[in-house]
Amino acid sequence: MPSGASIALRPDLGLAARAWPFEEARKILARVERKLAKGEKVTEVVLETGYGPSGLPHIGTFGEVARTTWVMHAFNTLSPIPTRLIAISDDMDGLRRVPDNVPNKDMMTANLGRPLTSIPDPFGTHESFGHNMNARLRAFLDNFNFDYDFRSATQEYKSGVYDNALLRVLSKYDEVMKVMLPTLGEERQQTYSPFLPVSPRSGKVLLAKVVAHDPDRGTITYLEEDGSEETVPVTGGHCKLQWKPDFGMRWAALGIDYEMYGKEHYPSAPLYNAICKISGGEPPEQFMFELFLDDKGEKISKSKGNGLTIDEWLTYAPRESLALFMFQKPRVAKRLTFDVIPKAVDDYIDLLEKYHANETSEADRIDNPVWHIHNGNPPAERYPVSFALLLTLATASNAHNQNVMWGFIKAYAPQASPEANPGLAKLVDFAIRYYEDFVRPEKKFRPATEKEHAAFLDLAAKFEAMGDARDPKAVQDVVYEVGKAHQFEPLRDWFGALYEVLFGQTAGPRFGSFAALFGVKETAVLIRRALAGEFVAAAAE
RNA sequence: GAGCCCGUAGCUCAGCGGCAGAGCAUCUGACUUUUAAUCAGAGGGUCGAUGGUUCGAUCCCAUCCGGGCUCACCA
Repeated sequence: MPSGASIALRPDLGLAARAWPFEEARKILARVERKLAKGEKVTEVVLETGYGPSGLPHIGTFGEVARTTWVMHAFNTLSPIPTRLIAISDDMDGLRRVPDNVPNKDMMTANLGRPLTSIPDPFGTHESFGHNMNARLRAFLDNFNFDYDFRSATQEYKSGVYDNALLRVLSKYDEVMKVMLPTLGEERQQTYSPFLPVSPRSGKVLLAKVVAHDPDRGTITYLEEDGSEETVPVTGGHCKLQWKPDFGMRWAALGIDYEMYGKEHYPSAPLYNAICKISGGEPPEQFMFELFLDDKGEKISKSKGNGLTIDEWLTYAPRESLALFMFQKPRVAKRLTFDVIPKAVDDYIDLLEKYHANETSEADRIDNPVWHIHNGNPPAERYPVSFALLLTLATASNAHNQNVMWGFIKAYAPQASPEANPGLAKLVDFAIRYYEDFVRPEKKFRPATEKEHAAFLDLAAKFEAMGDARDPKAVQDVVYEVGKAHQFEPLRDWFGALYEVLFGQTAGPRFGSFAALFGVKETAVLIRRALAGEFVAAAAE
């Protein structure tokens, strides 16, 4: 998904488009027009997306950035106002739990509670744990060519970008508390403060009881872990805000116009909005998307480790298919499991075909998901066969290599070749991998009976004597003769035995065609390996 | 408890104001030196229920029933 491609300004199309990114973009446009009507200057539109960097980027991270990017590009068709996507990392959060997948756990444990950017990097490669996680996040986003403006929360707090908004929160402390307290349990109400001081003594982000706040001096006074009082400024990175106030304050401080979030944030949105207003901002346009479910219908989360990882998806299908899956119905909770992959790939192929069809109008093109997925510039390549067909071919012929697959493909699309259809070539690899990992393990190979064994040996010998025969009919004749010679009656039992013993399935491709494509010599090898019991043994593992 | 999503053919889902659709599955036929692929065709749905808006509702609105998720401690 190359980004940065310039999006053509086409308000005529964008205003009428029905695809959801356009609906969102029109919300932003209305916001801009509202501001202009009030006499405000609008020099750019800022979209935001945020991450908790205590874990590795995951499939949801991809979805969030991709979706926000699509809205941004849709807006680019509507308005010449420049846009920017801020990707902010909450790297000032205190470390609450030592992640499972890091080394130096003792060191990490000793640093619990400190900001992620104040903890040494357990991998030893970066300035801090937070820096390392940020680097991984950026590498991940760069790998997809997203166009974004990276921000570190630590940097934002320390550099003073938030100072005005923070002082504002301090000066309206009671108002903030009035918003927050009703949402808290009784116990938490006793100790709650929107400000979390970073202890000058321990370096930890403290959930401390605040005993006094001084708007004039810009400080709060709180109880340290040992019960003594300590006073710190709220500015300059000496305090961070609790997450809900943080969300709202950040909107105000950075002038965010648009943000998406998962369903779990939805109930808190009114709070974010209230804090944003208190902090002197106007809450951004927002969009809630549904969460992904695993095969049991449960929410996918990093900690549970259920559902698909992004690497898993990209092992079996191209990224376009993943992008399409993210594009479709963001407000519906969808199952994210392996079996949705083939359909996503074929939907993509169909949509790409429709996009390029002569009868497709410009209006339809801009509504087509592939327009969004490819940032307004879908590739010209077409796919003469579907992924489902490739999977069928791989299954039917027990294919483990590209040559056999291409032999079949050319039977359907004579013009196709790995050189002319690089996308299809990748799809062939994906299909083989999918077959190897999901279909093949389900196959049930059986050993040959004595009668079959003799016939198979005969067939293998005949094949070996055929040299480089390529004529499907001639090869099929040999297969037929051998079956007759060994008195299989009806003859279909003979073919059935071939499929069951060689392919581990009860049906398959026309055997002569397969052997001709696969090579008679190679087929002979296949037969001998089957007779040696290799396939039965492999299946038993 | 509050909020959100879903309920359409056996299964998975698309459609979201104008004669009910796709893929898979099933069945029939063609082709075949096979049971695959391919091709042709068929069956199968009071579009969860009830009211309302409309010339017209699967689609919009309301209520209800059923299923699921999220939040309620922390981010």
